[in-house]
Amino acid sequence: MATIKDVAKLAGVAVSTASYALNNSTRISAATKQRVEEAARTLNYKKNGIASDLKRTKTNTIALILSDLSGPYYSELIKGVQDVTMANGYDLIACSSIGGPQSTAVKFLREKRVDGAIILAHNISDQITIESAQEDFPLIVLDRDISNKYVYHVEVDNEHGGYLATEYLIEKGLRNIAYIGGPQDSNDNKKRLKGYMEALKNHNLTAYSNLNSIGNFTREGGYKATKLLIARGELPEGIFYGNDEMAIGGLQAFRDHQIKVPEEISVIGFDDIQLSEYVSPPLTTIKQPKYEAGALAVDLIFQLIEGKQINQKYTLSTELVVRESVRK
Amino acid sequence: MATIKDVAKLAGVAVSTASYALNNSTRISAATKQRVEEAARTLNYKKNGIASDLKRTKTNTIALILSDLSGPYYSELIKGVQDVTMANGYDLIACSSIGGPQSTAVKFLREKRVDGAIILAHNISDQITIESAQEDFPLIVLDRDISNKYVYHVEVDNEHGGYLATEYLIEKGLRNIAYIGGPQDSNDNKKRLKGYMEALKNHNLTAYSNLNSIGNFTREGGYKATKLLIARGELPEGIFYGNDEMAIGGLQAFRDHQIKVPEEISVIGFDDIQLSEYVSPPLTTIKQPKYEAGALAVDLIFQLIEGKQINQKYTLSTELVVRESVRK
DNA sequence: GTGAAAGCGCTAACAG
DNA sequence: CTGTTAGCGCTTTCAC
Repeated sequence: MATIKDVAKLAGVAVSTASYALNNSTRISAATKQRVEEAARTLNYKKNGIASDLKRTKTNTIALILSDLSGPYYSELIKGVQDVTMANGYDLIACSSIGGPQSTAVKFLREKRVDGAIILAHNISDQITIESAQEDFPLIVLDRDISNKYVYHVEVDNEHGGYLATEYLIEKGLRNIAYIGGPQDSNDNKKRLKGYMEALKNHNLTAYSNLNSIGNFTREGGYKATKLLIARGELPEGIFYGNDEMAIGGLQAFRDHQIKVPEEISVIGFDDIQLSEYVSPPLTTIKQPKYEAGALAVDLIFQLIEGKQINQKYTLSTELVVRESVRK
Repeated sequence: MATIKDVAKLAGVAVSTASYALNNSTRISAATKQRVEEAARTLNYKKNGIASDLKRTKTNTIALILSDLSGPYYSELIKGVQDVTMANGYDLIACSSIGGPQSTAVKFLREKRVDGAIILAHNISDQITIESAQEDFPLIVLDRDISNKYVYHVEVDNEHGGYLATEYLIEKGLRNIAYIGGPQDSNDNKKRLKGYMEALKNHNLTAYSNLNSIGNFTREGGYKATKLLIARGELPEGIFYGNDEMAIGGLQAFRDHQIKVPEEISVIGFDDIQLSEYVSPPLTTIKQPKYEAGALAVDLIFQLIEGKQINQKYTLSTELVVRESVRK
């Protein structure tokens, strides 16, 4: 592997000159620049980015921490992150937090290999997040509340979204409404549940039964939870699933049992993932402003890098998307 | 930012001792280790991974180069990559090649920031790939043929897949079969087209018309190409779309024109993406062994890292998945 | 316009 | 078991 030293030697210049030439400094004469470039080419020289980063104590890259690179996740959100990162001339890498403390994500968080990070991974513990946060290491979390001086927070108004979903079902005349929730430790889940409870309360209704944390936010979980509900023998009139994945699993369970949606039971989800438009019946759901959330998150990172003062927390609003899975 | 020097000083030991202690070397006494860890904690010390990598001239991470982090891409393939990478104790990062030569992907490829890379991004040019390939920098490409000593190749048998798709339509009694293709420069597209031509030839049929490179592998492209076909006024009996995304766009176009699939026209795709199962009608398609391809690609990287000799090219086979979009 | 040299933070060979 | 030290490859200050 040729280094800059080799290039300098071959070109007959000092290392510093070679460095300047390769980095397009104006102080180098055209002739020298050419000689250096020529030498680099013949040696097939590749700059060692790591050495460069070390020297400059800056990587020019942002990490996006995802719980699983193979998805499913919010592609719109990533697009937002990607667009704004690029617009600022920074690099973006995505890494997964599978494997917990041994994961790539934690390594990148802990070892200052990037200039900032956005966390969208429920399986990164609050503790690790807080430990990693530093004055010069901007950290934005998207899926939880953390109170720490150096951790900033962009959230979607999950509580209001949960309220909207539930209220829509109530508006349609449904009275007996269940909530099938995600993981107990999920902040999103808690907020959505809270919105649900609030809406019921405002309409003098009571919660259907305790399925708050049974669905695990997965399609499989939604399927099983719904099966359980069906097995109990007393279906509610409507179900608010904590996310679309679970709702889609639920739809599958109803299909298995020839229970018609929305004729016999109404279903509403949360997220508005891409699939929701394509399932049968198309899923009525609560849409999150995902692109905006991603874009805002990176934008905040850059503001922090520039030393600006920003709020600790930003909240974006949700919106009802009416399709076919709720009785009209 | 505290460095290992600060930790050593506070703990009253030499830097090397601190380093050994922090890296769990057995040669350090328990007492010392504890003192060092204590010091690290109070100083909130974070190892600088970049310095460490530089010293060790090894990053312990593999890059997966994608054309766009926000997808759509093959989640199964990524899972394969992810699983095998983790199993080998390596880290995995994903980066996008959006932005061409300025992209993060190219930077990582060029600047030896990772120990190896898997390329699944049509917008990375062959030239860049070849330039980046080195004896000590394993590079696996998944979506193209490149002949270079240091570039290895895992491919799916696209040609045979194209053949299978076309033959299935022929088997069902269809004679007039169109191919709606992806980008002209896509190797996958070329191969699928070739399989299509081959099947037609073997059955003494002729190609329908020239739509080979009109669809761009996007849903939008498939939609537009299909609209064009409909506008021409003489529909074929069956269409083989170069990928599922385009086929789904096509389905949409037929729906817009109240043309029934598969009663009036048969549609077959390629890839077997997740959505294909959920569209209406569910899409008959050619399934790629995506997980295996991803897993194999990383496995090859590790073999190369270990200095083993491997083949230049590996080909995996495809399979027909029968659903509802082809007349039976 | 070019060169010498310091040093980013860490690891690991070597000496003790 | 612990310390001294060289150096990974690069950028950048300072001197010429």
